[in-house]
Amino acid sequence: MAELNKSYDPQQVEDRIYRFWMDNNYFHAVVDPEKKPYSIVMPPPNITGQLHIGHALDNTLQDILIRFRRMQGYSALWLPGTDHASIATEAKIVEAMRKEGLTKDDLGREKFLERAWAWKKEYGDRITKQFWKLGVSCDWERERFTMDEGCSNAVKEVFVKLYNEGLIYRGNRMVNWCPHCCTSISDAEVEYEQQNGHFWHILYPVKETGEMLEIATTRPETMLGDTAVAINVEDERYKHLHGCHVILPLLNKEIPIVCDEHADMEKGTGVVKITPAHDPNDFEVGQRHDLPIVRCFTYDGHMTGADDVKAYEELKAQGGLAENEPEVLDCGKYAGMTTDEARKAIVADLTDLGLLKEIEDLSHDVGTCYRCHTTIEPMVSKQWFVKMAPLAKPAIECVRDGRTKFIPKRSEKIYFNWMENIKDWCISRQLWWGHRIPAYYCDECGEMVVAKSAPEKCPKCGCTHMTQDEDTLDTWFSSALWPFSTMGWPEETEELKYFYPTNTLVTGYDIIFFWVARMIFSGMHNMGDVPFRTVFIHGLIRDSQGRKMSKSLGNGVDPIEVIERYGADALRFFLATGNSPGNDMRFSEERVESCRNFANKLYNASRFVLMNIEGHEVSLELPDNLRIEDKWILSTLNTLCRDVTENLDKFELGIAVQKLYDFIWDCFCDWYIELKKSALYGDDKSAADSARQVLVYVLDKILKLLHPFMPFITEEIWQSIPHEGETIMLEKYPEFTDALVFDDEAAQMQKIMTAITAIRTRRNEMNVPPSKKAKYFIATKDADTFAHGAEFMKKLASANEVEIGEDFDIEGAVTVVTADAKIYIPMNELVDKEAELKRLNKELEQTKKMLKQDEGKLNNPGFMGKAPAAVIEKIKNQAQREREKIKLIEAAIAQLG
RNA sequence: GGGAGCAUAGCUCAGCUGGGAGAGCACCUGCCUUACAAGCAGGGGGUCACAGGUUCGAGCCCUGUUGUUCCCACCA
Repeated sequence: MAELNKSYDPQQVEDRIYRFWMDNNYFHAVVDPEKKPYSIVMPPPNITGQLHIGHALDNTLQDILIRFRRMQGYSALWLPGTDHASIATEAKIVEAMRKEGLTKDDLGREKFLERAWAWKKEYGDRITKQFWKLGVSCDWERERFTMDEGCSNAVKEVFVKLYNEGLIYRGNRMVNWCPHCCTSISDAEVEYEQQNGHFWHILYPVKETGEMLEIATTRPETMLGDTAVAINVEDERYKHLHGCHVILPLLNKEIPIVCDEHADMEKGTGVVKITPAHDPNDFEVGQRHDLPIVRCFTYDGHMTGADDVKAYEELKAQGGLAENEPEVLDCGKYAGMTTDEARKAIVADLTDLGLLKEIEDLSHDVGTCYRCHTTIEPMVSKQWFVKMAPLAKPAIECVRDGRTKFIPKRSEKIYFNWMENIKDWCISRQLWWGHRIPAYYCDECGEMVVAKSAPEKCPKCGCTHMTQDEDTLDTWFSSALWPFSTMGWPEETEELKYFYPTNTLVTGYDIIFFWVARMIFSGMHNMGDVPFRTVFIHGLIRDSQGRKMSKSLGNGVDPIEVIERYGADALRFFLATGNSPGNDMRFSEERVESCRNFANKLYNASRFVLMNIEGHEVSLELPDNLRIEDKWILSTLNTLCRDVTENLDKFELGIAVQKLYDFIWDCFCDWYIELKKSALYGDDKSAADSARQVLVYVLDKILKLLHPFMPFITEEIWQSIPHEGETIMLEKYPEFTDALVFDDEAAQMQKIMTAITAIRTRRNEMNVPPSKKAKYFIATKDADTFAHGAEFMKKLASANEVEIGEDFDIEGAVTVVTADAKIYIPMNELVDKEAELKRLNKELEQTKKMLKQDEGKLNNPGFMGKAPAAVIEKIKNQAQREREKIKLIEAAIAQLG
């Protein structure tokens, strides 16, 4: 610890301390049957990113928990790693390639993957290094990557298992298609945004009657794919049209009018166009009525044309059409246009034909891709799905019955809401960066084999050319396995037996569906047990104005910069404080600064202790000759140990932090250190020795209690004070002990402190500077207590002499009254008798008012009959002290007047 | 359309199972007291959104109202 600096400089400390921990391998957790396990798997950050403030929060919370448990003696495993983030990473790489004028097809799959791995090496390492700055104590020896060999093996194992169980299937279904990323995405990956759009009211002529049916749509370009219009069977307006047809404008194609419940009589005109290939509802309607599925969009967001039809015909000729395979339309003059261009052209053409009745403005929710925010195009396409209903059931039960608990409990509702309404999960992606689907197709006969490794020959025709499925898996498929794939599953490893289920998962409410839910059903299905006992949910960090941090607003806060300016401890302390589970918080530089100031306060208090023990042998044990103030601080500290542990057990980190802050700043620094100065500087050698021992004892405990929150500064200071172990992070977390309960002395000390505060307040009110000393006369029945108090009053309340007696009669004194003492401060020149009387009377009134309230309760049979005994006792004591105080004030008034 | 959160000091927020409203910052007053001016000692400031209810007792529990934020949902 630097002896000279008056203020703490985290820059000189943090990296050095982190290296010390790493060099000594303190973060490594082992399977130790002698210890109880405690485990957390880190939510793996994407390799695309940098550390952002949300990571800082998430990982600070985890580090606090893991350091706490480690110090409590658990074998505490915090398993770190990174996520390949298939779609996000691929998008970044494609973007980088675009700047070089390259496309994926230019490169080919193999070369592309080489680039991706290089990216992983560079950016994965970068984010890991950034984590170090935060002081996270994870077991880096066990660091994993979602695409490393072990995790990939687990992915294949699960895929094959689910397939064999009939829980994974392949087929043509409606999926969310991102025309920019050119891949399907899952429902969870669609984000809805409010957009201004239009309702186009189009007229479809009825073939049989010649009348016009008015149909409203927000997406006129899909009309080329219409294969029916629907009406409700109950709808009186259209009963005469049952069994009729309309002529689809522009294409002049005859399509049927069908009756379907999907057509809502209350909405619009009650007639709906049906486009099975490009609308999820229409797909359902199409299934019910066996309608053709006609695709008119390409997978990259254009209108289909002759080439697309040709490709379809070829596939058809090869017999490659699967169930629900959409037909492809040649859009003629619209072919090759983007869907936006086609919309404009179609609207223009309909207007020319007089078939556009009306354009209505509306604002509606439009699905967009959560990665690139391109408007999602619903498309029928051949994909792989996980059948969710059988998996969801046990996943719901295990949370219902409490095997996994959410903190705060209300976040379970988010989970249930999603899990209970879950639909099948589309897991295939038309991307290259990711786990390639372990399905192989025979080049000859098309036979499909799902297996962990490529079969040597086709089991059906014996052909040796088997081609693996081109698609990769949703990135969340592999992260769903994270709690056990990282511990070696499917092997039955020691780690799995010991550390699974993990104890706590720490994450934000925004990824409950993406990840938490999927880990739970994966854990239940593959391990037969929950992946974690507790899910500790935190909120988002917003900017100082309460806005979500985003790249487009440029209002993100870089935690590395904050660390450079204020230190990691200050940032961590800020993140842990003033924040309750599941609630969002705002970033506030002022508050980080106040946390920095707290670190500085601790540093200076420690510097004071160090300066005073220099050249002295200080035992780590408590001395025999404890004085009242020692017993008070020890007793208060003892309670603190109990409270902080309880709060941490209950995940009340913010409350724990507040208590530590208050104790360290108020009790230890502002009172105890000040109280001990006279002993330290006095002539009594044994008193000074004793003071040094207690100071070191209390400081040592403070550092340990605070260590999970502020690991760097506590280690730095702890290494400087007398100690035995190697590192504070492996010291025992302080515990409550009966040996340090000193209720009587604590109460006595409280009386003295109350008196000192009262005196200070009076002096301040009268503008008496601290340098002006005076003799105090203390009239009290508790002479014993105030005999101890005398020296403190000299030190802390500007007394030069103190006399204690039963009562005094002093002319022209300022009178300060507490429940236990009447204190006279003779300051003739300052005393205004009238003002004194007025003030005393005011205080008398207030005290009487409080007493009246208390007596009201004590005389209330309802209260006396129903309130708990402890509360009654407390009110009784309070009333008694108020009576004492009233007596003293009345006596003082009598003496004055 | 369904659901959830939030509303407490000028600002940002704590307040655990109901038992005399707290912190940080800001503000006012006085202090360079030999650990710390990133500090010390004091002070002012709140109908705990509104209206009912339960209770001996409500910031906390229940009902409703208003404002606000968010999540989910196929709204043509």
